[in-house]
Amino acid sequence: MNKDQVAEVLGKIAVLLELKGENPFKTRAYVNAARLLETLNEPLEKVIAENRLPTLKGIGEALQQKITELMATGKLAYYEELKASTPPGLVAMLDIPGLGPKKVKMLHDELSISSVEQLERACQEGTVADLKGFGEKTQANILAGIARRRTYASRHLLYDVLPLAEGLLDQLRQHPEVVRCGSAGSLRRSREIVGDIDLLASSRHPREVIDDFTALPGLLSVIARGDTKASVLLEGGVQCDLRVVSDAEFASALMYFTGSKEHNIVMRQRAIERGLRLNEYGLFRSKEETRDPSLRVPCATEEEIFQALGLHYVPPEMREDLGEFEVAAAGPVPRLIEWTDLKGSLHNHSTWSDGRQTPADIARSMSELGLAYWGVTDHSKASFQANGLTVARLHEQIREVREINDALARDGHEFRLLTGTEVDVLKDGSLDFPDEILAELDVVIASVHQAFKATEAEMMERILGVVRNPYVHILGHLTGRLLLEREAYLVDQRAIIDACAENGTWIELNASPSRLDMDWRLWPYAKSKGVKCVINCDAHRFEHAGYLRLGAGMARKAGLTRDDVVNTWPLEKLKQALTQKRRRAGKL
DNA sequence: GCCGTTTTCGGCCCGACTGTTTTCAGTCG
Repeated sequence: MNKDQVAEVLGKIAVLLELKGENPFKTRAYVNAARLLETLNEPLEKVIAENRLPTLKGIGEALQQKITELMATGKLAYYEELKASTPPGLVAMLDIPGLGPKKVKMLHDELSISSVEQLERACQEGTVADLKGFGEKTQANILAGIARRRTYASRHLLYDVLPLAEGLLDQLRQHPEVVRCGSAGSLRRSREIVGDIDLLASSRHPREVIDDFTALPGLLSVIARGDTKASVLLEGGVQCDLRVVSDAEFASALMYFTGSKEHNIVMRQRAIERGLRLNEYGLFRSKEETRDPSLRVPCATEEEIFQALGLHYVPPEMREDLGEFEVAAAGPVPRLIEWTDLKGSLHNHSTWSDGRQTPADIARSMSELGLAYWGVTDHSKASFQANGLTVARLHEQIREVREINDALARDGHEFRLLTGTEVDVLKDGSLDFPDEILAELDVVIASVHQAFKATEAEMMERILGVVRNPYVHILGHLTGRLLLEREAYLVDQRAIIDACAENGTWIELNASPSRLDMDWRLWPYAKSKGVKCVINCDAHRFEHAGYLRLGAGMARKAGLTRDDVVNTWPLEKLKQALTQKRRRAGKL
């Protein structure tokens, strides 16, 4: 077992303990331990072998024993017993809004319900409403929850909901009673997948804002409406929550609703240590619950709240309790990359393979966007379904791109296309093009597009081979995942990062909305090893240039700065860096 | 289940909302 699998088991134990009605703090200990392992930047085997498990904060004797057993045997008797004593359908029932562990346990104990299907039937028959603590309304809500879950996904790609949020914010900004407004929640943190849209506004008349918000055209339905809060269902089944607070409360409310939950817990802890109390209404000089204005520590912005708690400002993307507190306590957080720092994308397609525009059209539109360069890196012949190029066609394409660049130069344009390929990594680990032609190209990306089902050992052998190839500059979409669609293939990402560090190979942050691969969680490790990032659109049409913004959001989550990302560099510096790898291997 | 210059026991972030109850448990973010 690797550490991610151990973390998964610990997480499942936490859910099962919840269902059993165990002490919630015990449950949290398992959740915390799972999280800790996920974020561990070294092999768990090594930590155990060097007897350093006890030094990890949050891992006590009981968890040490369980983690060690899992690593040694791949199994855990405690977990097996727990699992055997809990019907698997109960876990699925927790997904229904309004149902938590206590209610699920009650349904199981009193009505012998152990699946969503049985629950639906019992609600239709009306037996659930008779249970103590339940009622007609709860029963109806459960049915509605089951129906909604069946019709709509509860998780959405960030890229799909961003325009919805922008549209609503535009409406709010125009409202005469709105002072400030903005997005919060996972959207503001730039999480690759979001459950709903959280919006926040400040106003002296919240009720009016709420009333007008819930009357906006195009809403599928209004789920809930109170004086300061409303939930609505948007097109496509995306839920949007709006909260309206007074302007004095805006900064603390924005911080609170931006989260993450884990980040907020640490912030409140810091407040307590300073004899203060932090909640969505403000920062107060009190240990007791209060909203007394005379006790309020005046904070008009989030910056001031961080400052009051002994921290420098933490950009919202980094608020995941994944190391941001150490950084912000020690000094100012370095200026993170902005999407406007990016000067072009190195991995893109044209009509030569499966893209929609010709290289000439691409050059025109990308230069109009103000970019400095753009890689034309079509598929290689093994990607037959994508009209991959043969060696002969690639030679033709190189000529065409060079002619376009010559014309750009004659007309005094600074923009340039880069010749290149996204060459397939074949099943046996070789590349789909011979080294001779790769050597002619400005930029070479190697990606896996086939034989996804390989074992981890096979996959690692394939990928490590291309990482060492002196002609490969960039490793494309490292895990092949498609968010909400397809799992990553089996790879040890940290081992690949190590190999990239040794060989001077860059790793792509593929900014296509359903890829965002390599994952932002791995980039701090890559950065610590000196591995450079390339934020690529993998564009197949003009509009995909907009993915640069999405990619930059992920890089910000990882704490990357301009200099960590090579396509922020000007063309000459980039070209020098591209030739450096080949020079290093004695190939130039 | 973890943790400790107030603690080896008694804490563990905080508040709103909902629907069920007549003062609150459960759920949610």
